[in-house]
Amino acid sequence: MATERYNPRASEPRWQQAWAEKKLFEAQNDDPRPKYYVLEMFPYPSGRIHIGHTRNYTMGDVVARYKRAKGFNVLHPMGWDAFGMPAENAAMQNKVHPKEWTYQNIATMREQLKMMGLSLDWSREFATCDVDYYHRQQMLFLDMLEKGLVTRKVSKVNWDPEDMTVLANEQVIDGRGWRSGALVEQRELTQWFFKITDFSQDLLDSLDGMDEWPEKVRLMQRNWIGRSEGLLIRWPLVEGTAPEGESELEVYTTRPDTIFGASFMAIAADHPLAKKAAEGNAELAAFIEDCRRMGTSVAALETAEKKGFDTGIRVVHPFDENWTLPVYVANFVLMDYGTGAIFGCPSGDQRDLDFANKYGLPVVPVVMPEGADPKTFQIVDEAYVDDGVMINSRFLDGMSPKQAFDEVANRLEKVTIGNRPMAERKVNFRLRDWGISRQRYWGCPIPVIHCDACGVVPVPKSDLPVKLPDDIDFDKPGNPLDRHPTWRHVKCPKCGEDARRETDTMDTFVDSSWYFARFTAPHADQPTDPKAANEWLPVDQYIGGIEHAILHLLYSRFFTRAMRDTGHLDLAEPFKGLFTQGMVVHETYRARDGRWLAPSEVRIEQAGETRQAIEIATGEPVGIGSLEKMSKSKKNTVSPEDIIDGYGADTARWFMLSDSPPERDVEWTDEGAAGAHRFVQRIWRLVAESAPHLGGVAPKAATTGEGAAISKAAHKALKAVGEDIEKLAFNRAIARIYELVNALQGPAAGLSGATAPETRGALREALEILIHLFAPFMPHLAEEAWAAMGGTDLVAARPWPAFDPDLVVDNEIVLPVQINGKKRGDLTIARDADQAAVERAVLELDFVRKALNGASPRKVIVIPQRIVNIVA
RNA sequence: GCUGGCGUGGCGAAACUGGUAAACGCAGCGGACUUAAAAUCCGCCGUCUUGCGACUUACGGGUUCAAGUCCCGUCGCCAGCACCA
Repeated sequence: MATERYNPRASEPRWQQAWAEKKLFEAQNDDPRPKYYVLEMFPYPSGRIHIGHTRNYTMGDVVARYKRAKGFNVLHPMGWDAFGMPAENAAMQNKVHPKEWTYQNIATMREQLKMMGLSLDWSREFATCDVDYYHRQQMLFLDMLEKGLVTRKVSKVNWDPEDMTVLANEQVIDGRGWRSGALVEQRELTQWFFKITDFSQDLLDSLDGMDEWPEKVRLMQRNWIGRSEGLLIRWPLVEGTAPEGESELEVYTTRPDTIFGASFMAIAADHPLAKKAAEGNAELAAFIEDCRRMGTSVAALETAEKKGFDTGIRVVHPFDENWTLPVYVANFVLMDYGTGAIFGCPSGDQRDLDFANKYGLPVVPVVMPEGADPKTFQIVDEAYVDDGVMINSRFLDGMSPKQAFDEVANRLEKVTIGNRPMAERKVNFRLRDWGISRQRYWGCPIPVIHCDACGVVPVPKSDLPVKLPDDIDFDKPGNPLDRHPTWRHVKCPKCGEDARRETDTMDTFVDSSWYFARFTAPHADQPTDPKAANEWLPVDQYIGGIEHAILHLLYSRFFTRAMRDTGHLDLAEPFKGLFTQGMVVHETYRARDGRWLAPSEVRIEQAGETRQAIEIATGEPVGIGSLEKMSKSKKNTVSPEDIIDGYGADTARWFMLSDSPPERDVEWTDEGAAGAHRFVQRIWRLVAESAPHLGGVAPKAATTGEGAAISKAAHKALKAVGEDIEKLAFNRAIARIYELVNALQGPAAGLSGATAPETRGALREALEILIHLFAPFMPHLAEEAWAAMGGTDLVAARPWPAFDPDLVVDNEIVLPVQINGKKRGDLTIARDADQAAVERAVLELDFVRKALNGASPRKVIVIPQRIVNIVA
């Protein structure tokens, strides 16, 4: 009688319920076992779970289930990154309250996640828009404010005049707001900032020790922090050319060695000196206005011509009081890097050279390649930026640029201008402070009050939380909090007079910068329970997309330090291990008329090796396009529910982790999913058909006879799969499991009443091992198989089996034998045979004697247990 | 432009510190079972060659007894940053 097919639709919910009833995945804070905290980046509740989410969470789940089986107290929580723009957009478009929209989505997505059979601790779930959560975030803000980690300053922002809000740089497309399409303006607003730059050096240094992070991510963070070592030089202004009250120009440079090649100074359009100079100079003012208009769009930056305007101001060269240089306002100088002013050395910098050639400024080569002739070495239209020898530089001539750097620094440090040294060594960073003010409703309110008499007054902690009002309207653009009839009007906590609430809310990146800490004590009154936080943190394995390589991960690293300095926990680095997983991609289909078609609207026909896509509705052929990240616009999506409906969660989990390495993109194909499902059924048959023959048989490894091969295969797989999961090499672990099933299938099919008891014991043990091996990947099938084998407990609660070291090594091994580096045959020999014995045996081999033809080999190289190479 | 990474069968890939290249899966081909199909099972499956065998890890060199792996050069693809002084 044929075995009945495994039915995931009936089985999966049953086991999910069994796990939930036993509360198997709820972690306790006080537990003597070693802890393991595995976390996947929590989702934004956009509406539905995406197949990409499920791959991410499945990876974490495999680790969580494996570590639990290895005896760890595992924390594997889930929550929702729930504040943000899409909820407000939905509110504007569909007249639904952001709160309602968000919580509805969360409910839907929670159910979807539960269908995946993830071993999550749902008792710790929260959403960042829960009052309970943002209340604690406001407490953190106040603590950071008190500690001096928060400042308020004027800064330039992209302002969308139609939506009346600030836009992030990514939201400005070709100079226009991404939503409204309105021309974006540069505005100066007073905004709240976290002083992440206080930790620039520490955030950089600490990366060195983070060896469980991908090198790529560490590098990206290093570049983002952008440390450079240079010299701050104060150039005296020539009297009479400078505006009132200005006597010097501060310039930051990493190349003080090229100071004798300087031929002009350039300052940013919004440099204070430029503003002053423009006061009596309408033409200059117009030029500055021009610069300001530009610079919103990336495209404009790329193509923008380097332009400058001579201010008429002149500076004196620090080493020669008779040498003066012009000061230009230039459109390529950035106000917020260094001092917003540079000295231009045309021979050593391509951009300076272009500028000098355009405005007819001198070009003096100061560094030449080693061995070149200083009399003839010239720079025309290509700057020389490499290492070399100093020339035309007076006392620096003949030095290396490095020596010259130090010489210039040493000399200028000793000269004073005003009452300060003319130059100071200075370390500079690209990293800017983190602006967190958003003129939006759906975010965490910044808990401060503005009072005309007292200024900025923090909301007393006893008055927290500052709750978002529910009665808001989105009929008009701008921030609804601003328009609310009562919300912003409060009394000053200090003087009791009328005052105004801050109506800006926090950047949603703030919400996700500490949620991992909140999970360790999600119901604590304070932001954390320091004891719990210190016990659970750091997160041992954090898994998420590479798109967060910089901002989210850097902000979280900053926040952890800030929380340490305000007494909420006691560590600097939140994530010990980081893994960035690839995306799930799918082919795209496009009809002749240009319409994108969903996979479900297309039928694939295979004729030999050619594939053709046909639109089901019309029967017309369809173009098969490239692999792309699944997106609504290209319609190349598959929904997790459809997969679960058709094949079950285990099949989806298995398929997403097979074949492709986890850090790489995986292509979702119907064939692949069907193949994964075939394997689910194959395992089920193997177990279900063997079980009747193995009732009452004790599992026991065999060392001799038929059973020995079975036991060896099982124990080798057991060792390898464990190692692969530890390395997150899920695709390799899966290949091992396939191999084990292939190895067991023959012996299992041969089971009958006559099978030797040792063989049966070995097979029973091997099947039990197999079930434990695939359990982290296909947990429901594992329970079903375990029950079929007579198990009465849950695999999810069982320990990982231990392999027998004697069974994972072979006593006899097959050594490949090469002659002159080409494989000519093998030698089967005892594993522990010594070098001499191997050499003797090899020379006895027929094909070796034939090849040597009586001569003795020049050399025999024996690599123990690996290979033999005979050099004839 | 700068910085980093990657190029292995029809496809996804494996190969530990240099030691049998292509494990495992998908697709394909052939066969068994079946009235038939599905499902399942067995076999083949880098290229050339009837065979022995030769060749093969983007391309060209080099180091080595031995190179997918190390070094030099070339080409291609991907990612991050992008006027950073």
